[in-house]
Amino acid sequence: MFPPSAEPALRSASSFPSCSRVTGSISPHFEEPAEALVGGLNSPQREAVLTTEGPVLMLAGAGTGKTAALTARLAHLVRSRRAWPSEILCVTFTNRAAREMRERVGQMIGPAVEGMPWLGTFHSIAAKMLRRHAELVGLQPNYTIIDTDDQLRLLKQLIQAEGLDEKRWPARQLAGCIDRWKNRGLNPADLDAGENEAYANGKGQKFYSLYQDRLKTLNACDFGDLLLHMLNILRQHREVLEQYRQRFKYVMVDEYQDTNQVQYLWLRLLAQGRQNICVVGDDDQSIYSWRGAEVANILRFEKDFPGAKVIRLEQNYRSTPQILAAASGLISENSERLGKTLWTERHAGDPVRIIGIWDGPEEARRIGDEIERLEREGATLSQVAILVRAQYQTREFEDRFIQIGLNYRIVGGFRFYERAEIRDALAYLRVIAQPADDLAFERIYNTPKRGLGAKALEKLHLHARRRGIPLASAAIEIADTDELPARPRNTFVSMMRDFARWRDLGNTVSPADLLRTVMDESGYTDALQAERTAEAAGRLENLAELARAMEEYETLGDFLEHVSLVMDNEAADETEKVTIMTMHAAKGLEFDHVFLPGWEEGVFPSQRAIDEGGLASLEEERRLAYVAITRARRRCTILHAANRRIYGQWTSSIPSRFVAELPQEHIAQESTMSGGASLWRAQWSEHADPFAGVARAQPARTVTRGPGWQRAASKEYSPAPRRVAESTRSAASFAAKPRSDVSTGTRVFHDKFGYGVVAAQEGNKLEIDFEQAGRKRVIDSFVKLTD
DNA sequence: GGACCCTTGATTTTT
DNA sequence: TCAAGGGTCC
Repeated sequence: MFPPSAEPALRSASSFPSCSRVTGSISPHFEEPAEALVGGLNSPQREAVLTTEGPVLMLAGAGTGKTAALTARLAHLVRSRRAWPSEILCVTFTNRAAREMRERVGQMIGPAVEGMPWLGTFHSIAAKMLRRHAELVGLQPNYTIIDTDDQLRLLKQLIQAEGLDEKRWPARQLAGCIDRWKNRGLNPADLDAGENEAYANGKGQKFYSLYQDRLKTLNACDFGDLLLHMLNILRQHREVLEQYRQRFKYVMVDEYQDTNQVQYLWLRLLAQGRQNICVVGDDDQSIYSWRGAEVANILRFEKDFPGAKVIRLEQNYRSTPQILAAASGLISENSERLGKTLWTERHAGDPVRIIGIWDGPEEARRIGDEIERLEREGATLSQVAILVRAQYQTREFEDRFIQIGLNYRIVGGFRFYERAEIRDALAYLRVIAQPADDLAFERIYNTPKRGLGAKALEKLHLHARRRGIPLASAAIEIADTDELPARPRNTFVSMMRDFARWRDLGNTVSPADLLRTVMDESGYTDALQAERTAEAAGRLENLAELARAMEEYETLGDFLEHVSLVMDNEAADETEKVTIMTMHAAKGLEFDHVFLPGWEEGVFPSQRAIDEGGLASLEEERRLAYVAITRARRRCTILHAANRRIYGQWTSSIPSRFVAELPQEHIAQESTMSGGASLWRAQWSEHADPFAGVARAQPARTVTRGPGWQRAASKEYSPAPRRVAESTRSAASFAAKPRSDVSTGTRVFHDKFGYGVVAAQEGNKLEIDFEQAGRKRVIDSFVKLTD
């Protein structure tokens, strides 16, 4: 099953001394490399590195150098020749973490790291395994991995086909159920009556199983399937399980507190043979239970692997004692903790500041001022972050920072590979690579416009179903029938001729060139060019970027897998910028200066957490607060506003309970407001909201929800293309011809900065005096003429 | 196929 | 508030 490799046979793990003896009686052969690796580590870290045999639970608090320990351990296993790089399974949750680990291990063991096929995210590793055993679950090795967008479309079709009211039983809900089931390792047959009730009065199981069948005919699987299919295979095919157990001499898992049930079961199967499993995690940083993560996994590790060695990393290298104490005090309010006591050798810094201000806009002004002050004091903007609870909070800062011309970058929201044009391009490639991919076919059969409408598609579907073939094949066949009028028939003929040609072309040219050809010949590029809008220009640029990104892939299959699983594309960017992102996204990062706005009841903790989910939800919010505070190295500033506009309605709010839970001796409170709440309200009704006393059609609610992810998904908030969505003092530069239709004095409109007059033109860059945002340099393709 | 209006519903989102 | 998605009408 495994490709023949040049690896010499190694001594099996059992021939090594047991772990208790390894550290004590290390042979000179092992000692030398080990010393070099653990030189800079403290003693628990060393212990974690050197305890190679048997189960190890590393409880690593925030900023305690767990990545350093983990990478050193990996390097040590390889250097001491306990295992070949290809015999170590090392799992992370994010691509970022995997990449970072690969880089750091590479620095220690050199090019050998290239031979680590099993270092990656749960999903990418599972996908790799599944390619080898696809047939065991009824798939072909070139199966497609569909994203949530495709998933939703597919579910909608099923719901419609079954004649269910999509309003009453939304596809989203079904998708949520299926995800949850898959996260828990449940197949359709495993659902009990209660679960079955979760969708459409007892139709849960039926739809789950319809969905799985459909995926199989499409030769596709969703994210959840990658792990669930592999779990099924490992459970049902002993010989496969044995292969992997033999292969993986050591198993390491990062962020263990974030594992869900199916990941847990998968790991347990693989690791229970040799028991050489080392997991790292921090129960206090478990903030993804809503995605199926179960803290219980880390809490019961010692039961699952009896005799596990528990190592606590408690020395914090990141934050000042004040910050650490504030965070520790807060998290101590939680029950059910494994318990750690973080300490640091750093000497005291500033206390955590708590600032109470009047309203949202003032919060943004205040933080903007503070950041400008930090800048004057010599701080770099890349070391400043604003961490928010929900995406909608970013807006206030974006508005303000544009006004004052402060460079910022919003992390999160829509990602590169989720943009419409990128998805379209990928859909073309998918149809080329895998003609059975109906979802991709449906996406682009009329994009760009070919005059094919719903009726043509309906007929096509009918034909495909009758003959039991994919849509792409049906499109060829249907041309020979009289089911359709001549025009759509001819369109299908020429379209399928194109696809056949592209498929051939794919054998001779690189994937990147194939994409360029396809985009041109399909008319996609022309359609965008014809739009002549700033947005279309951005889309074209994105497509060019996609082609560039494809250059490093040799086969289309490789690239498509990469795209489905590694959906990030962190464009290198040298300009110094303040980072604005959610607390969730900030996990694992650190900054000198951290601002935490919106610490108000209903915002943070979120209203949802207060209303639903009870204590467990609140404790998760508190862990989130803990994560947020511990991102700060030097200074941490928490803000709360007395008034905030929520759903367009002004609401007065009270400070978050978390503020009161911070230990007094480590914080400094200040308030810019005088007078009590009643005074604020009086002022507010007088100035800010003339309708304050007037009853609204909508009931007065204090529900605090925002247009969060929707906004993130909207065009305005999409970082696409990043370099202009951001306010940037220095001009971005990429080569392009200057525009002839603008010149000095032309009045233009810019999506982000509004109206302005061109002050200077230099190549494709324009210097513009904006009415609101002041003078900026922007790329000419992103301004529109005002007419 | 597209323009327009109305309804709805809106944390967090590693893959 | 405000954007997406669905429905209707041309």
